[in-house]
Amino acid sequence: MKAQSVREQLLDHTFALIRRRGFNGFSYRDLADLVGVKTSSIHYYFPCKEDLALEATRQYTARIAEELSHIDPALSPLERAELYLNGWRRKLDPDQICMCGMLATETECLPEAVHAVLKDFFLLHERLLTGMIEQARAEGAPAQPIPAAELAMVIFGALQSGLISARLFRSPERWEAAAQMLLAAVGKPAGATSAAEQPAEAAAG
Amino acid sequence: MKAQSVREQLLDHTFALIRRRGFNGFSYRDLADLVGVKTSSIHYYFPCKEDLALEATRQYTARIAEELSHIDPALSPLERAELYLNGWRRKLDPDQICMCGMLATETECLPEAVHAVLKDFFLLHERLLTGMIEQARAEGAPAQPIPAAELAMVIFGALQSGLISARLFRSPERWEAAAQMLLAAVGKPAGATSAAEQPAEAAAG
DNA sequence: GTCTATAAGGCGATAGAC
DNA sequence: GTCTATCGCCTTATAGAC
Repeated sequence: MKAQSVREQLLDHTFALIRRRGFNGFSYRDLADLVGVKTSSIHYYFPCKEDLALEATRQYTARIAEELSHIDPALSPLERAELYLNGWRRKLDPDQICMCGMLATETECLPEAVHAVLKDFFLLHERLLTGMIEQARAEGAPAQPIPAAELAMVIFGALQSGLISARLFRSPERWEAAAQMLLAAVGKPAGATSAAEQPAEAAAG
Repeated sequence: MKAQSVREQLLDHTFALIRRRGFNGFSYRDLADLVGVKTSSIHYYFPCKEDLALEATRQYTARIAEELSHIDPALSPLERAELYLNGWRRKLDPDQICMCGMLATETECLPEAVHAVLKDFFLLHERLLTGMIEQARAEGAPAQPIPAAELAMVIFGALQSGLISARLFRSPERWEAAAQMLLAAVGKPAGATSAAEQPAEAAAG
């Protein structure tokens, strides 16, 4: 665990503050107190608060994109879906949601430059999900009633909303409904235990 | 169109402000300017801002509950789903989302009393959707891979998220994916035009 | 780079006149 | 009920010393 620069600390705490309270829910003072500097030092790195929002959104998105790039496209759609969901599960927290999900609700208070990155974030997830669902269908998974791209949007939205309602109700299981929906969409048999959780003998056709 | 009391105007503008910018995104001054009174007059009706949040959440939820109560349970699940979705469509707006969807993301900044009403709002929708889906299944709609209550949560979450992404992308069609998902879940045949959109002759078994 | 000091204005909230 | 006036604090942001 290497020492973090002040700039890195500022961004990491900004992630957490936005995920908890939103862009309009924290101040430079909150951030300064967490990092242990004065607010004027924050202005040195991020002259105005919108600069901070933009850089936080860029770095958060880049970080997730990097994680998602490690999901091997050669794996089966079900295996990829399991890995994808594990990434979300690591972020499940009783008082934080997805930073881009939060910022998307604050669209009207954020500049166009941030909107652009948020759209990239949404499309990144939706493209990945669309690919999984299409391949699963091509390989004979049970037919779903709406096109793959639309189902991908529904599932991504349900995962985002799942975090929000899991936090509101203080019950993480609320997020699992969306996860199960994705697994079903990539062909996991109803009630079956997944390949990632159980040895090969369980994976039947 | 009858004259609105100051209190009613305050609440209506609060709905719009929260739907656009969230609870942390507007001030008593914004609200005062919109209604044409001074901020001290707002304090007369709502001594502190949390009082305003609570009353707005209660009234918004009551208003939606009243609308939903007009959906006749004797109608078919598909007809009920169409009516339910029409209620959402009327609210589709290029710069507003659902007020309770917005407030749910601001959970960490709101008091317990507001959380309770938000949970009621979520459960109201989920119960209604669960009922439609269960009945559609009992009447022979194609099997869905996850239980009705879980599918209801997924669809409600996708509808909420759909408003958020429709606003972010400035494309209302993004919300329609979730709507189509619901229609499919209550048995609408793929590609079919609905009973509400077309005369009886089109509704075949 | 980080600090002290400060500006200029916004914030929620209250007291008291009318 | 609505106003004027005001309080005390927080907010983002800047100037300039070290």
